[in-house]
Amino acid sequence: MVTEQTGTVRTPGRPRSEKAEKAIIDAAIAMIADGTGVAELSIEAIAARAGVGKTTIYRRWSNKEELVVDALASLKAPIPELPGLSVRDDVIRYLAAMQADSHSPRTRCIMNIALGESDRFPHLTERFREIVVRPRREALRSVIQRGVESGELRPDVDVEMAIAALSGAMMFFTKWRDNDDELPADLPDRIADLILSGLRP
Amino acid sequence: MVTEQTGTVRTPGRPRSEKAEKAIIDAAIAMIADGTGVAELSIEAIAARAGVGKTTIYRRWSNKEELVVDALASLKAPIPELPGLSVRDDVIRYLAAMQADSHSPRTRCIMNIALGESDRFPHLTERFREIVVRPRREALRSVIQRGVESGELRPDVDVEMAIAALSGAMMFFTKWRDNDDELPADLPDRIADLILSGLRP
Amino acid sequence: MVTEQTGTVRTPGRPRSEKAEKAIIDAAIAMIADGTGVAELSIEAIAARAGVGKTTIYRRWSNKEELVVDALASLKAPIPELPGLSVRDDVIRYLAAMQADSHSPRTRCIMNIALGESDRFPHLTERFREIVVRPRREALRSVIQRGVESGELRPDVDVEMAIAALSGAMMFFTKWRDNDDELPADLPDRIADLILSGLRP
Amino acid sequence: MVTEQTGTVRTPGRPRSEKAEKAIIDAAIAMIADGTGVAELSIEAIAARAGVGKTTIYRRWSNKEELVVDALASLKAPIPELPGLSVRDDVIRYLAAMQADSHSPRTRCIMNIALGESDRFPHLTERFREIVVRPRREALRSVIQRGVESGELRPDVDVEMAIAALSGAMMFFTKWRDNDDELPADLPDRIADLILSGLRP
DNA sequence: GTGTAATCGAGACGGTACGTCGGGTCTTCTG
DNA sequence: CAGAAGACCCGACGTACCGTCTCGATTACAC
Repeated sequence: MVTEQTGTVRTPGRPRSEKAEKAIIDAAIAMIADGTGVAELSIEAIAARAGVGKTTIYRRWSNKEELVVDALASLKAPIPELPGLSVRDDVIRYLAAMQADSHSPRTRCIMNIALGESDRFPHLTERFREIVVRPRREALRSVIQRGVESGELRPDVDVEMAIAALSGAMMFFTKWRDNDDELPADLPDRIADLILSGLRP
Repeated sequence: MVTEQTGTVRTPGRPRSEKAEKAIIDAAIAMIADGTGVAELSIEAIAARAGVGKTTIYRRWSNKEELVVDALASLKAPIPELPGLSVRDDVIRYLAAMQADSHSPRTRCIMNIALGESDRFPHLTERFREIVVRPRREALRSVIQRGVESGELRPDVDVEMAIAALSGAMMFFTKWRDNDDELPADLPDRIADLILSGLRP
Repeated sequence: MVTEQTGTVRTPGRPRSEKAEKAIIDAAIAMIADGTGVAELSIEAIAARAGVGKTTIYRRWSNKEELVVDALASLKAPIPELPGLSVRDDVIRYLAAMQADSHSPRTRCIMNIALGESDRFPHLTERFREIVVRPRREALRSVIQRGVESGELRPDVDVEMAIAALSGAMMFFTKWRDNDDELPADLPDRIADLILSGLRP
Repeated sequence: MVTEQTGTVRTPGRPRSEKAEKAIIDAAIAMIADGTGVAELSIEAIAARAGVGKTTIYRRWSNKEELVVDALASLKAPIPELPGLSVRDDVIRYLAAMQADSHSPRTRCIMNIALGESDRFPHLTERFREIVVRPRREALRSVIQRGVESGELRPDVDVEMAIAALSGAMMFFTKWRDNDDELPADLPDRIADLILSGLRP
């Protein structure tokens, strides 16, 4: 008869409070979403907002970066459904969602954090890539691949390049347009048309 | 008797030292290039490194952002010569230069700063757009326009889209590729081929 | 049949560990003797040194003062034997012992604690009086009283004053002499001579 | 012609604010007088009460002890006038003043601080000796010496012993009497009578 | 035996104060 | 007047203990 089945031995002492952990992450996210830059984001303020002692934060994360990384990780970036009627339709839906996203203050803040501190806080960018970039790239990849299989696109399409061109074009506009330019309403259509015209049989 | 002949009236008192100004800018650039994030970039450290009092900095710039903006402005981003043999050749040269640039730590730092603090320091992004982005966009635009005029590209090419697709694709790779992926050596060629294939008559 | 004969009813549950109690007291005394002030004396450090959880301390003493009081109580202050050959001889023996005591670091620490925190920790001074001061005063009182009875001292001697003058003079020297003064070797003799000269018939 | 007469060269930069210094000392004294123990006396609280940044305190004193030392130094302990009618009269006046002093909460606090932390903070006791003890000892010494010169006391009086016995006896009572004992109203008289009886010709 | 119940160690909890760093402002003297 | 030097108040940093609170494990007696 066996009384102990697991190999992991429980650590002695009071276990860490999951509630506190959640409160900290929530407070951090809330403050990021409120537009606080990662530099302004003070541990002291997070602790106060979470109703938690500073020690409780430092016990878990040894610096601001690691906390922000974990806070970011808890954010699920919704990816639009792509019904697969046609490659063009799916791509336009995808790009439109990206464009909409870029207006949300939360997304902007997260992107800024992920991008801006990338050299000092490499984990951060890395994590952002995993959580935000990769799933979206996969979604777009499957759209293109489906197009190749259905014959809608040429069989020799350079898939990675296509993904980069589509995503990059949209990013270029949302990030680097001149301020006084209005983003044209049919931006996703125009990007899709330009890129896809080179991919059709 | 006249001691002041120019229309600009000289302010009384000791004139501001150009040497100090240069020393400040140089120190700021050096620290940015050393990998100091814009948040870590302390005025106190710049003053010390430049051998200058803090007052001398605050007399010229009212906060960190404005100083960084001016420091950035002093950096000339070299744009490659585009000899005009063919659109494809010029585009590849341009993209290769972008790619090379993205490896230089200085460029990386500047880009990070320009991107990352964009919401908190909007002037910064604005300035970066003027100094770095716009001239490059113009260079690329003229390449494409030349291609249209020479008949190498279709007359109805969506020029802005083409620029965005080309630049964005390259940026997408340099910024968002997975760490373990190697950037393929023929990246500029492949981007150019994919995009241009949709633009030819 | 009776299993419990005493009036004190045993409490249910696991009894408190005498070993732990002793370890705590010992650790506290050791740290006091090591020169740790009562303010620096951290409960956490005592617990660690005693190999005991903090709870085990707080279960017994509700704060630092009470623990120190009990630690003090466990120290027996040795009083010299006073053989009673003459009042002068006994008084000198007594004063010499006091003087010797005042050099021991342990005594110094205890006295400092007992004196220094007396307003904040009144129990402490009270306890110190009981354990250290009173027995010594009694010893000295009996010496003087013996002298009165034997006719060596005047019958109308103000006993309390005599005790105070003898003890106080010695304390004054050990505590308030200027640093550069050396304590004269015959201090006890000189104190005894001065005070006793006023008490003889 | 000379414009600078002193040898001390002024240090560059903004001079330290005497106002701030005073405010800090005042706040510290006020808090000590309010009964705050030296352990409870937090730098943060002093800074707040003085309306001063913590840095401004740490710039002047590197730790709590040094600040308290200087705060103590600013307190003048008033010594009673001793008119010199007779040694007995002066001594009684002096002792009565000591006794009265010992009731004032401020004096009690200062004494506790000066005594209690004497091993950890030796500067403190040293300073206390200089400022409080020595002037009083000198006052008492001159009384006794006057008595010797006027023939009121024996010419071979051990002056230091006499000082110690008088001061020590009073201290012994005010510090070490049992709580329930009342201090007799004629304490100074009785001490003076006992000690002086041994000093008269 | 098997509860029942208080103890044990360990250590996490919300706090307070520590001493340090840098921000942006100010105040002084020197050029 | 501008310059350097550096003090000013402020606020966040990361650390050390406080006294309290959970944990699982232990240890005694009562049933």
